[in-house]
Amino acid sequence: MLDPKELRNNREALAGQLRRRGFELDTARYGELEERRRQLQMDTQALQNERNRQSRAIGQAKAAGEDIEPLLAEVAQLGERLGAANKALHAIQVELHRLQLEIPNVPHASVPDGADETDNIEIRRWGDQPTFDYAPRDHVELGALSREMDFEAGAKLATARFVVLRGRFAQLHRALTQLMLDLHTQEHGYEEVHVPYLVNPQTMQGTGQLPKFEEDLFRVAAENPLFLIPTAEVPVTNLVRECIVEADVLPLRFVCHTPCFRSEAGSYGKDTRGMIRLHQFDKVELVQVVRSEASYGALEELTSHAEKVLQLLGLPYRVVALCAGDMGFAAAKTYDLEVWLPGQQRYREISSCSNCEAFQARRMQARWRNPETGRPEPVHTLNGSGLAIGRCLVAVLENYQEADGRVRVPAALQPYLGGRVYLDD
RNA sequence: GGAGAGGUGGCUGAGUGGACGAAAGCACCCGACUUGAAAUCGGGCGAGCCCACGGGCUCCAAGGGUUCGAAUCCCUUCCUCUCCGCCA
Repeated sequence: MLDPKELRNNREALAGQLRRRGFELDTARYGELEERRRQLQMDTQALQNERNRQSRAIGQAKAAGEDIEPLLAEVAQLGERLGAANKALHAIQVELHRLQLEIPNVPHASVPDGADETDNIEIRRWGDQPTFDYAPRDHVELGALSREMDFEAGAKLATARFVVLRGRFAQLHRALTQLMLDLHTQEHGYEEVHVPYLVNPQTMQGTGQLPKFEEDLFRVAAENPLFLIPTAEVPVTNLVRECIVEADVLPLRFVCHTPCFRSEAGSYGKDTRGMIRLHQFDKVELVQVVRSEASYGALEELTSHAEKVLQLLGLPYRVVALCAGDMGFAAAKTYDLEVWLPGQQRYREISSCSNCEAFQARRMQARWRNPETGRPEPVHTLNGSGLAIGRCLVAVLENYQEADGRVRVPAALQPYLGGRVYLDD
């Protein structure tokens, strides 16, 4: 949610910034609604004030033992007018709020122009792409050699876009998770949290998945609906929902391993092969809650924390600044980390690190008390994958494969796999 | 799943129809006392919104209802706690 004050006083400027990401704000309609709301609110409050005064007078008269009847007659028709005014005000407030909830965040000034991923800007590269004297296999082929990556079993148990990992592959998956959690908790100062994988609609609204993107989510249970989380960002960021935190607890840094569930509506035919795009995947997520002036420093820091995982694993990657048109709904600025996949001969997203500024905080009413003013101010929230486990497993397999189909274990991972040098040792 | 008790400000907790946005205590902030601190004393101290800057409105889990008037009465939902049952 954007700042309602800005939306009131600075609408055209906001509309211009939102156009950068391809969102057209209907400023005329918004202005009209806002003006109607303002007028209705003033009218309603005047009526309420009148009602309160008369009710107080009745109370006093009664206490003094006076006759109340004439006062009651006076106030009689007020109730009806007030009821109608309240109803109209409430209706327009709901409409305005719904409108506000569907406006995406404004891109930061440093975000490059552009409409889609082709306009993203590469910021830096790390690592050397491995060379092979044969056509490198992709992870599906590598998995097929051992039958330990089983898409048919996934489809049998659930549907397409699910996988079953067994044996060494399941262990590799666990080792990657463990490595990341250890790194972020021991080296980067994050507190590990364990959270619900099902959340209520309010939580989904807090981070921006609802009301606009329900079709991307899996919904569970008919009455009192719950949704499977598409990312740990949702429950973890919402930890500060409806909180006013003291300045000295900031910054909050959380790391959280969860499965993520995505309906992948609208991605038919995309990445149908392999583990790149599944309905369920695991991820280690980083979340920071900071004071506003610290958030862009925190974005660089958080991104470097995610990069560190790839560096430890020796996986070549590049950092990309998303253009305005390619960013997610809640983000003001996003860096994607893209890992090199020899099987595809291209870089693929493995992490997305975003500063949401106060956008989510306003939806969540997450504030901190600024000691300088004594007033509550919205916090800034950031999140980033540190990293997506499934895609990381794919990257390890493809980058560390050898001609005979065996896969070496990156040095940093060996302690987590019993010291094995090859995955199948 | 059955029975009962509850949800009030950052926390504890009083309030069961009329001046209550809400006693008291804790915490916190300012001041006095003190070399400093503690203790003590005095004062302050929720959030959001509207405004003719005088004020006004809303919020006591959420949503409805009764009433001139609701934290207080009624209904629904959610949540917490205790006991029983069940279960990992």
